[in-house]
Amino acid sequence: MQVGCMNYFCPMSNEQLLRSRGLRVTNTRKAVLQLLQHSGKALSQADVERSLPELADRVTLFRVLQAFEENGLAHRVQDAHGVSRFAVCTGTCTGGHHHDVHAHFRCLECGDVYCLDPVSLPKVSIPKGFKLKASQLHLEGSCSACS
Amino acid sequence: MQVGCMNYFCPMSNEQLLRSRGLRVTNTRKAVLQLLQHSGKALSQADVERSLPELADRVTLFRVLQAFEENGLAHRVQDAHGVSRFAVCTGTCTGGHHHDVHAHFRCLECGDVYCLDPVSLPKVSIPKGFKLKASQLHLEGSCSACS
DNA sequence: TTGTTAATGCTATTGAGTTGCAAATATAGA
DNA sequence: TCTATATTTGCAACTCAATAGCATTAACAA
Repeated sequence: MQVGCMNYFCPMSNEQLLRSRGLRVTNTRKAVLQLLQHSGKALSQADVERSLPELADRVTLFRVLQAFEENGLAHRVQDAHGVSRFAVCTGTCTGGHHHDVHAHFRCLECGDVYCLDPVSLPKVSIPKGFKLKASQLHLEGSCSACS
Repeated sequence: MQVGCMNYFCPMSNEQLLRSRGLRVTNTRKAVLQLLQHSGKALSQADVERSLPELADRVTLFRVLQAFEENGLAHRVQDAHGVSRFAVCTGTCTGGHHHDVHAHFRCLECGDVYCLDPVSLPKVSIPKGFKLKASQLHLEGSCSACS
């Protein structure tokens, strides 16, 4: 299965993108994918419901977002309250950088979550017997709108 | 108000510790504080309920943990599912290190969360107008028991 | 066009987090 | 030690995110 390209220099239609991940093309998926691509920040399921009312049942949106995550179309990040938010990768998030830490900024005022540029971290010592698989860096504060 | 010392080299009874933060001494608070001190990892409210059944109502435990956080007796960290877990500071977490990032390890198998030694992070560029207040580094993988 | 498989909508459930209020209790002061 | 008061607790109720089961509908490969 071919892995779709999601950055600005390699345009691929959302339909192609969905198919490239083995997902069937439906109105709900196309709409949610487009919304995520243009939102500029990570969206919760409730955000999607608010932005696209009447689009689909709550459970369907839940499963669409879940499918996006499982198939690499979006990544999941928790906001300050532990609620899942979803964001597609953008042009700043390509290639080898995926192996670095994908940093996120959480606004403690409005709760919004923004993807930041990947950063490289110094090695962190972990206890014996522990196996490291991934790292997440969360920066917290206030976004430009709330500052 | 005096700030209580929580490391191994400056013993202070849990009663003194509670009073030093302006909290009244109750059986529930003493028991939960002791549990957190000896658990070696961050505990969720459900963990506390399981470890100390019949101790108190779940709302009371919720408020006890909330009071601990608000009064600096414990810090809150989310597990991989966004559920709050609480941990007291240990001997490795003293003085100036509090200004560094307090790293946590999340086991993706059993869900347990462990406090790691503080680490210093490189500067991360954040968007214009954003104000940074705190940072959290989450390492994910499997703990020694699950590896 | 059609059969198969995947996706959706609906119903219902779980669990964390939370509030309001009355009863119980820790603590300061008499 | 006793008492007054402010804090803490228990109970009931509620919100919301997350999620499972199942029947129906829709996508798409042949």
